Amino acid sequence: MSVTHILESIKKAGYKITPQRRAIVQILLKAAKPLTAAEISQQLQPLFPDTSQDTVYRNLRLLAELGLVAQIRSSTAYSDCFELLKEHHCHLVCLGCGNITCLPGCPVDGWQPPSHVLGDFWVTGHSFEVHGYCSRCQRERGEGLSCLSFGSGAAWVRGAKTSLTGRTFARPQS
Amino acid sequence: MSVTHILESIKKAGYKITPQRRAIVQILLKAAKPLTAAEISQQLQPLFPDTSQDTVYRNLRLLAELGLVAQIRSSTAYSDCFELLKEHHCHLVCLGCGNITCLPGCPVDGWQPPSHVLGDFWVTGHSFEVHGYCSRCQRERGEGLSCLSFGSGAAWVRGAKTSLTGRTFARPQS
DNA sequence: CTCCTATTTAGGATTTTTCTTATTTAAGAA
DNA sequence: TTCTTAAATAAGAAAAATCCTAAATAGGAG
Repeated sequence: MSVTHILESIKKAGYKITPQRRAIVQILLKAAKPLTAAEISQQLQPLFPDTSQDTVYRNLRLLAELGLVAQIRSSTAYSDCFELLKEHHCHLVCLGCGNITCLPGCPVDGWQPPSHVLGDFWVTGHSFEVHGYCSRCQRERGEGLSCLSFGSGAAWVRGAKTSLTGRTFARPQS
Repeated sequence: MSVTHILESIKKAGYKITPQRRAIVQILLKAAKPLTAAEISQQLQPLFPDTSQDTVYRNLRLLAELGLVAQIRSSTAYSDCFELLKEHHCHLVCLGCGNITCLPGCPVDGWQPPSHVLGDFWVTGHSFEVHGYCSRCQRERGEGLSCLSFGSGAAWVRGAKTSLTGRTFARPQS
């Protein structure tokens, strides 16, 4: 996927190609990992010193609406991340440091909810993110780990530290 | 799951039971759908008029860390939603109005990424959200619908309207 | 090339969420 | 009960994301 290819899609959808827009696409294209809006702004700075934050967000939103970029919202990281959607895949999100890693493929690609609960809802896509702790955060946050598999939601580590107080805590009894 | 049960979990993890905390749990427990922080604040108002916004967010974060509530971040809705995690399930998120519906169960419960990409990463959970348009937004945003299945990310509707300009747009050619 | 118009932009205001600090409070120990 | 201390709170400041308005510009039409 090239810059020209992406800009063509934008143009075909009836949107204009501005220098700022082109630059944002280029930054996303050459990025090796999902970027935050702040990181994109930073890379944009030398080229367009007067770019408003809204321009970055607006363009990212447009690209997301066009299905060209994915927006990854981590529950722990403060900022969202954006990446070009070359092909659909899911992500590993570290609850400790907020770092995001791409996984190859997606186990729920094409899955649809049962029709009796879906009703008239028209499914256009989904997001699937795997949460946990990277090896560094495991070392830094606790020692005697005991995985509590809640299926989803943040889980628990015996002896790990909360992000709230930094205090060491024990796994709650159910 | 009762209020007492939940408060016991919090206490066992070493946290204190405050009137505000108890009230927030009660509000979440009797809610029929995921609530925003603002909605919880609103319901808290008559009981504790001086509650700071941070108290609501802090308690929701704690409950999320304890695996007791799920935080749902819609890419379109401005605010996050929170709900008690009675049992793990996924959600339908409308890209038009941001409305969230709970689905029964989850098709990827227990799924783990292949070990060669997982490495030392310790998986504690995941989030899976299905995106699309509810029947009302389908009516309001466009007529001649043509689903473009990108697998994930926002998809496209011929003749629908962007959330950016309200302008009617055409599906981009790939 | 010039004109026209809807789109895009910059800038600042607003909303949502988080952070910081000093004060208050829950809950165990004496 | 009173004491002690870590945790929780309120209040205001800060950061992240969005909204609003007027001015600038892309890109098609003439």
